[in-house]
Amino acid sequence: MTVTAPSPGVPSADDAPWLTAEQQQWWRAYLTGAARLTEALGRQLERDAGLSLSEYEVMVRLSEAPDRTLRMAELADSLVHSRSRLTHTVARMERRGLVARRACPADGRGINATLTDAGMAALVAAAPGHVRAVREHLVDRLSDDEFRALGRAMAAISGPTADATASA
Amino acid sequence: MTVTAPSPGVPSADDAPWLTAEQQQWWRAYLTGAARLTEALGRQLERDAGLSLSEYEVMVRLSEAPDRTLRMAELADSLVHSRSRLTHTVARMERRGLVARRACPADGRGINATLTDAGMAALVAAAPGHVRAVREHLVDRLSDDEFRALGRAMAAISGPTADATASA
DNA sequence: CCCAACTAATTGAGAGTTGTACTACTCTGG
DNA sequence: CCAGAGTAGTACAACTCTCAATTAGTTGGG
Repeated sequence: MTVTAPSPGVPSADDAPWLTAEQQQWWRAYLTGAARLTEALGRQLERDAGLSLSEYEVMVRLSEAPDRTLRMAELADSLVHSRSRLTHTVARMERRGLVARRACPADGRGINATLTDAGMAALVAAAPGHVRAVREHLVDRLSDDEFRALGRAMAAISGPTADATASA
Repeated sequence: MTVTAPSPGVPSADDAPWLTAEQQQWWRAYLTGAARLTEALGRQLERDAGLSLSEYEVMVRLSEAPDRTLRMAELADSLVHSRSRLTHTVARMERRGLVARRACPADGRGINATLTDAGMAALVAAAPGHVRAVREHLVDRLSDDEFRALGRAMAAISGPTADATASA
């Protein structure tokens, strides 16, 4: 979403010059590509497995954790989701029996979310279709080098959160 | 969102083998990076300009169109949004005076959305901050080559929609 | 021991998004 | 010129996400 130069002729701020024509082109390619990819993967998962992307991601993270269990806060951070959002998502999933919540023994305030056997089964069932979609829409469309470059660039972006409001 | 191998030891489907360890790493970098970027840009726009990313994008597209006007369907397609979603977004924006809708003279079924002067002013006001954020979170974190590679890869992804259900 | 300050997670209300069904209009062929 | 097929946009309802307020638990100083 979003582009940059609102229209030809509009002056830019001194500390925020418009992107160059090339840069704009890449940026827009990113926006469109990301939108389509999310669209396509979400649709596939929803259709074939009845899961949203968020739910799938929750399950993957839990499946990789020791005891298939993580603290809610850890899970939220690793997914880049708000606490509130995760609470709602997990609550929905718990109603469907995909995950279970239990008080954390170490810290009375904490809650552990665990992937149930049913949840694990659902994940195992959903994964092949999802992988197929990731290949179809992403991996197979790129050379190894391109894919590597994409990964590297995106890793650079997710680096230090740097939530400084401005240049402060 | 989403990763790929649900857990070590789970067998993959013949036609959808798990990604290699490296591929998984890139894919995950993509997911996290994309989530953070969207997060950061959306927050900045909301805070500084009172606009959502979707709204900003609508305004950019309109600002670039002849007469600052586009058919609803064209707009929806170019944004990769559902018709329904666009209708709601534009309705909200119309209430705030950012856009106007008018019957399309050429085709009685169609509706033209036009960016109003107020909308244009809002876009011009919002753009510098947005560009600054795009630079801070994306452009400045990448070398020119990296950014170019990112753009190229994403362009390849957004190519032919190829909405074939499988390999069909 | 108790209170204040802090952290973890949840809750509820409100806004946004989506799918489905429906209306209005256009176009083609009889 | 009218019927039927097709297209564009909207309305409603169900669901998801965000923000602000709330509950529960921990920690450290007096």
